[in-house]
Amino acid sequence: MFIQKRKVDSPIVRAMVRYQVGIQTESRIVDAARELLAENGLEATTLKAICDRAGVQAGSFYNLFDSKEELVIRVVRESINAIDPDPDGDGRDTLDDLVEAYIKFITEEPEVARVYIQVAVTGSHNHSGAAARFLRHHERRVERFADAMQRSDPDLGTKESMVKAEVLLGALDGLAFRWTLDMGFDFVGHVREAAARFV
Amino acid sequence: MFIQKRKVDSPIVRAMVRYQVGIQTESRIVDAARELLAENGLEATTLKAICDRAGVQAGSFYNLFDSKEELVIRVVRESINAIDPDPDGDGRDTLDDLVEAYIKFITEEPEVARVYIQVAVTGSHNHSGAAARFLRHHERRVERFADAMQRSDPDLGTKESMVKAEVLLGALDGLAFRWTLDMGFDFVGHVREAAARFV
DNA sequence: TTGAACTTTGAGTATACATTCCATTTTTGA
DNA sequence: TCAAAAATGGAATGTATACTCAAAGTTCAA
Repeated sequence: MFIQKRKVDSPIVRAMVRYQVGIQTESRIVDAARELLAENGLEATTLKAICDRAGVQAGSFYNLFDSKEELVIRVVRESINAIDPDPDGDGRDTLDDLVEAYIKFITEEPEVARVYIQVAVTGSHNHSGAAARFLRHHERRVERFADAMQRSDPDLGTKESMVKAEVLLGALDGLAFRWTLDMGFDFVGHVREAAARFV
Repeated sequence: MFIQKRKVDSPIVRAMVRYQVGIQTESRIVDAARELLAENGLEATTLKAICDRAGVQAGSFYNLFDSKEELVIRVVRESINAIDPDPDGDGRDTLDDLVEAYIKFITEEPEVARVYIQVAVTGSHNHSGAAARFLRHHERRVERFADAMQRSDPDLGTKESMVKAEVLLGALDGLAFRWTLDMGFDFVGHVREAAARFV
């Protein structure tokens, strides 16, 4: 028997021995990407821009990440998860909590929301699996919404609650998209109006 | 007084003297773009692909269009308008007609719908005005929906009907986006469920 | 202290793309 | 038939991008 230190040299399987300095570099890169995406959107967040802000050269980036897209997806997912009202899924969040969290995400990080849409829509052709990942996230969210609905109305069937949740989330997504088209749109007011139809 | 034959040589103001052959070339290019967008989406619809299919060279393209984006926007708008249940706006379409037309557009031209989202979302940064154009189109559609709602329920105020229409259209857009993420999703069923909440 | 594994550098590669240019050809009305 | 205007071919341009690689530097456990 022997201890295998390194199997392949793909970054994905790394993590046999991580040096501190590499871990720090990784988080500087992630931070840089998060900032740039929030400030200027996807177009402006080039590899060069990310590396410049992180104070790193392209080679270092590719020592730590497989691709730029991998990083972007990671940042978007982290942003989405960061505003979850009940990260542990204890089943104590109300529909209202969930809707407010959604509003918070969209209004506080509109650029990230836009990036989310861009990556999801372009990614489906891109066989990159980005769409699949976002889909899984969406499905978890639908379950959360459906559970909250059932908790407040125990007579509601599982199936019906799922359908209701899909429609409500559809409305929220659509209104968010609407808002990205025209920031003058009263996003919050319309979201509350939509939510009111599902209590 | 004199007859002005040509003001500027921008393609936009052309059309003082159009040769037949140029008109034909133009529509071959538009057809090629429409087909390619429907078949393979935006990514695959390069200028070269368009010109190849139209049997034309790049120079001819730019003799007729200012940019590739102009053409893409034109094709998308034409596709959207093509399925309008009441193009003249006679005010005779019911909410149901409008919803069915929406379903038809999304299910029959899913790639074009995806392109619509892509152009709208990326275009807002792009100062290209694509977002503004789509916004105007969206607003007209909201009015249509609101009018139909008022027709079937005369007690409904104008303001309320507009809000309801925005929310319903938001739901339709969101569900369409959801469907592009996963074509196994029961888009039509959920749209009908959404519409049922607004009768 | 040593040295193998890890990290960084930064110039270099690959390449895909929209757009321009202009000489040549075709159309059109007079 | 003629000349002006429009259309065409297609090579060339310019630019922006993600990504690679070999060599040099750094870390850290033994």
